[in-house]
Amino acid sequence: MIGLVDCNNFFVSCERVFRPELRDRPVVVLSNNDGCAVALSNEAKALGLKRGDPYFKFKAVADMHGIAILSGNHKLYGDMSRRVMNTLRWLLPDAELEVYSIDEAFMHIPDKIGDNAGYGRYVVATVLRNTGIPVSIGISSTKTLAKIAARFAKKVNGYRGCCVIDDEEKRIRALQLTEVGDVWGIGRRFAPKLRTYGIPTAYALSVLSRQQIHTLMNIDGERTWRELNGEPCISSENTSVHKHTITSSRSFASDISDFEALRMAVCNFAAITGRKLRKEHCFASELEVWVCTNRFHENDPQYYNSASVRLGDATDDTSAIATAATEALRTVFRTGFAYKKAGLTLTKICNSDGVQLSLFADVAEIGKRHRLMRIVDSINASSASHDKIRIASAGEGLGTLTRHEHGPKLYSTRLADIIHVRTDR
DNA sequence: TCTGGGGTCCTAGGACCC
DNA sequence: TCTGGGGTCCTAGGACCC
Repeated sequence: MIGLVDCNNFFVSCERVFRPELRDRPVVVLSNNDGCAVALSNEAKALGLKRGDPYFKFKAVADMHGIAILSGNHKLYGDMSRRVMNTLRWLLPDAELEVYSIDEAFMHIPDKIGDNAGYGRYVVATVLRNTGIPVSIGISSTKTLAKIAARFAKKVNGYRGCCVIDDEEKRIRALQLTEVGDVWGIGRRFAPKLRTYGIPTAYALSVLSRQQIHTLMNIDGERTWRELNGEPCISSENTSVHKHTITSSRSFASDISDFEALRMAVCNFAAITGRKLRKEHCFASELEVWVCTNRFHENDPQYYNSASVRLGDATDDTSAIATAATEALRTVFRTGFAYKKAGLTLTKICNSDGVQLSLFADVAEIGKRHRLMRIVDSINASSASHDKIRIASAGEGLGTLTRHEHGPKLYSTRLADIIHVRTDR
């Protein structure tokens, strides 16, 4: 059987571990630049707020109901995620744990466990005790069905955090109660189309013939259909394979029209993507830089453009990335536009041990730069913002360009932010 | 005034080959 | 006037996920 462990309202739950006064209160965590709601507590959802809502549109409602508003604190969330995953590994040492996202993991539960529901509740209780994070678990024969089970585990209190779909009757009932758009793999584009074809539920989808599935959907759709019918066909992704792209991008607090300011942003993206690349022990041989104006300001002149640049030799050197990115930026930059967003994507990524250098590459210099980057990384690893040592072209960092008014604290990774326990009463 | 960021996979169509 | 058949590879765009 496959168990899907899903952290409840994950970012909000992370904050609540260190700020107990936020429990039982509506809480919203905002995206970068304090733009949108990305995580909501159940209390905030009950007030009608949804993931993706722009903050400026619900600010009045938030003030009226005393909703706690927090800027994202992703270093904390990453650390809490690691704690949850370690607990799951400890619970099931023999089985492979498939970490699917920051707040989700698939567990392959051995047959010898027997009582799946009892085991699931034990997992829920242990993760809560070890980390303070509430989780739900869905257990079934395929990943797609486990996802559906996990939704019920989260929504229906009677399940006490664990729902098991392990016979035909339960499977059919669960599919009948699940809207087609809530099925893993059926997105916002496809769900309306299926509904117009008279397929409103997961069950209606599951009873179509293979022929009908082929007419309506592509190969992904067929896989979803087979999984709903109990045939496992979403294999574990091979986590040893490195990333194919690495991106860093930002929206800016206010529009940027000046080349030098954009260049500073792009050089910060270079530093961020370079750091991620080195963490993966990879090199990149191409990058793309893109810029765009504010698409919501329909009356302003709109502009979007991107440019790719080959990096001479595959590299993981922040300076080389920044130089190439600046060159790319020069080709896309046009004066007279107010830029709202920009980004940098590294592509053509390969493992560092598989790098093919050009014939006349200066190997000694490359080795020197590599060691320098290692040292920079090790120093920056100890600083909260990762940028104690910067390339000069990155200026003062991205902090001056983006907005975070509901400031984060690094309760678990910065000494100064460790919470104080009062002993005077 | 204010609207996020980072990924993966699939497919259609073009370029190119013999 | 007539204008093949069968491949591969690459890329942009779309759909999906968190």
